[in-house]
Amino acid sequence: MQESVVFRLGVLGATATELFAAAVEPYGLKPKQVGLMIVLSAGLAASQLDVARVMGVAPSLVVGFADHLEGLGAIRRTRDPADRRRQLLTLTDRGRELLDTCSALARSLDAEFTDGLTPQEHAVLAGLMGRLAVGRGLPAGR
Amino acid sequence: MQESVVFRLGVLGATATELFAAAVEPYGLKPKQVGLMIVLSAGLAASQLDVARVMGVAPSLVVGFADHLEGLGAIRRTRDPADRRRQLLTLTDRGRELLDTCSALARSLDAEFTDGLTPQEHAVLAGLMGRLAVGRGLPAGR
DNA sequence: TATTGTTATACTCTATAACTATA
DNA sequence: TATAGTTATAGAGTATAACAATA
Repeated sequence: MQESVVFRLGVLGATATELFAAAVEPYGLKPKQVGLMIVLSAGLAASQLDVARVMGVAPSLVVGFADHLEGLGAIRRTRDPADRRRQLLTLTDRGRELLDTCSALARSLDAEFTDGLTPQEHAVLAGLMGRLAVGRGLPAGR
Repeated sequence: MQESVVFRLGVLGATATELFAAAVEPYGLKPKQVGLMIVLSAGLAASQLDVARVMGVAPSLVVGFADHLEGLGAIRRTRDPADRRRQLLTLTDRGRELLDTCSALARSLDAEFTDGLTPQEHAVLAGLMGRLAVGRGLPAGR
């Protein structure tokens, strides 16, 4: 039972998110807010509603994330001139900078987390998880 | 960034827990309650405080889990005769039965989750995640 | 009328602190 | 006094429903 992939993903995932949250907290960020920046950076969504759909969260939740990221200067909100109901979110230079910092933190956490694995094993693990993510239609989100 | 093991574990883990929660819900169980049964089954803890330590949750949270599992007839609470403050939790026959059912559900979810992987890849993934869990001192929990 | 974003509200999960009973 | 369990309370995080602006 403990050997179940699904069960272990749940336990390890909770630990991983905890570590990641602690790492980005000094930058005023929560994991899901980083997820939003990733979605923008990858060009997976433009409007807030699109972001909500891609991340699999309620649209009302995106409002708060966008408010916060805007406050950090990480994103800009602009009304879509073609449809003035839509708020188009774009990453600012500061946002890209923050995202780079988060990437570096993630790399560092990865090294710590996969401490007992060889570089080859680490690569295999990353590859297999990437395929699971694709299979689930999961681009990012947390 | 999306390729980070820690980040992907977070995203995949949340999805996995969601699936597992939906699978055990018809049996009146939440993932953490299953985790408690696993801890007992594996002999990792006896008293409620031990369970809380092993699972990494607050002792007050275990009270509710134990109440619920007792209500389902899955565990028994007995006062430790040597120290009457301690509640010793033990799995009943019904508890073992429920845990077996959860194991079957997990196996089925695993098959679905690792659909795109060969049996060999599935085994490699399970092995690597097992080593990550050991490295983190994670026996169970969810 | 329908849709986007927002606000108000409520629900779930969890932790901290106060309490009890035993030690 | 200290510890195991319990209860009361509070804080995250999230969703649903009502609302405003625009289509």
